[in-house]
Amino acid sequence: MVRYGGQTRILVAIDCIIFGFDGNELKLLLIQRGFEPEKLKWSLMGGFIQPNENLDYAANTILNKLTGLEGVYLEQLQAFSEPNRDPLERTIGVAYFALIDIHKYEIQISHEYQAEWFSLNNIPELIFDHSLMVALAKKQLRYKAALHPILFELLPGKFTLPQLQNLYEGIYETEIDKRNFSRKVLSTKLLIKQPEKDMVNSKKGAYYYKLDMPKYIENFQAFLYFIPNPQALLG
Amino acid sequence: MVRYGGQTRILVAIDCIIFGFDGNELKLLLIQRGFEPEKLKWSLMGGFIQPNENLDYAANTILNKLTGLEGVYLEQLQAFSEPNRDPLERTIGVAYFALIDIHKYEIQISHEYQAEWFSLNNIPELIFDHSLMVALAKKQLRYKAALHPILFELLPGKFTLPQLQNLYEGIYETEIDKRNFSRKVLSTKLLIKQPEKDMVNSKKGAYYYKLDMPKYIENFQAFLYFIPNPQALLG
DNA sequence: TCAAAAGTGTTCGAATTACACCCATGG
DNA sequence: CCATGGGTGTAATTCGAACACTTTTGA
Repeated sequence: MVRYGGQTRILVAIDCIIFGFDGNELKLLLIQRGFEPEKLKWSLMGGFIQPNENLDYAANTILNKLTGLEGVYLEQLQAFSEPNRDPLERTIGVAYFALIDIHKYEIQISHEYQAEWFSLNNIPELIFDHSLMVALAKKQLRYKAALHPILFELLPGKFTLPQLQNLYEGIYETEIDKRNFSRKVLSTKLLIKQPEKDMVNSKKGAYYYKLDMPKYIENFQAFLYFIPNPQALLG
Repeated sequence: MVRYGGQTRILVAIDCIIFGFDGNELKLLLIQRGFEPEKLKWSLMGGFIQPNENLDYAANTILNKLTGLEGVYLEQLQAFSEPNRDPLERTIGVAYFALIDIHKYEIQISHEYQAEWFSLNNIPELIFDHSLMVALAKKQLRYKAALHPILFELLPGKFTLPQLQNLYEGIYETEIDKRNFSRKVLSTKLLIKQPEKDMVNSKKGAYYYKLDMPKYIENFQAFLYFIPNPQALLG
């Protein structure tokens, strides 16, 4: 096979920043690395790209291996490329961020890996440049979620408006007026009110809503501003 | 040196989508590829990453080699990774998009490469997946420019409001009311009116403006909506 | 009966849009 | 003197922010 002469070939790895929401706060799924270097240190879930995979496919495979989930929201973030980011051998790391319904994970958890959810403001020291990746993913999540309706990916199929608001408030570390919030959210017609209420988190109970899936998919790229003063919150 | 066993090492290339604005329309700088495969076909400017460079550095180097310019606006777009995107050998292509003042280029043009500016709606067939890259870059440029003041990177140090408006109208293929546009732009206080006028493009002449650099840099991440109905224009 | 959270409407100010006329100049 | 493009102001509307009380229920 003819090849490009005189060029260096290097490893390409994928690292997944996996976000989940437990109803109260945003969490990150980390694993204890099972091999050297940095064995047993906390790390993002990752792996090397294989010869016949593209990056998206590889990222999905990696995510599936850890969580058992398929069809997860996954988005390429950025390639990290400092020559010495991996001390063992030059590796380009392509970061992906994923949003999953944390409850689905709890059921299907794989036991191949030592994995654990960490609250976002309590992340342990990570290997290599993974902390940089997490920081960028956080920023990108805020950015994207301020403009597009992606946070539904973090919620179960049925959720209440207070839960949704809680999620937005957590991500932007701000408080939102519930009257304005519910009006804005409902005005998109993206949610379908269910007859049942969630009676667990309050005495009065809060109505469940489901996504109107066709409309949701159609509006995925649309701009939906659910939070007040988005620009002020995106430093 | 200890290494990761059993993994495939692959080539990593950078491809630059270089935008320029000639006062009338948005253009793309392409080169005729000087080596096989696809020799003499039109292509994005690119190159392989070198052992001690990170991607940003490599992209800057590549851009500088073609244009002679430094300090150019450059942003990582995405990694392209279909296994057969380069028929000769597996290569990951990391796309960068650059915004340059086309007039600076005209002076410093390098003659090492057969390079040519193409109007965006008249792009020739490109090698590999470069057309995909261009399409994504166009989309990203629209997206980003709808929210942030990056289009100034395409203009010379002194420019007029009609020129600026022309640029926005070209990128979004829309028409903007000049009264509303100038009010919006000037309300940011980002522009400093110059005493001289551009007498070339009209009889009456249009005042030149310069960027207030400190304010511009400060507001680089800020949200500035210069175009009406941004969401409608970003399909 | 009380505490806790859910649900709902109105008012005000700011921002956005639509729109039309006069000005300066070169030919 | 006229054609061309530059420059400017106002009114109407829409959108977003602020804000308080009633309801339901479990303890």
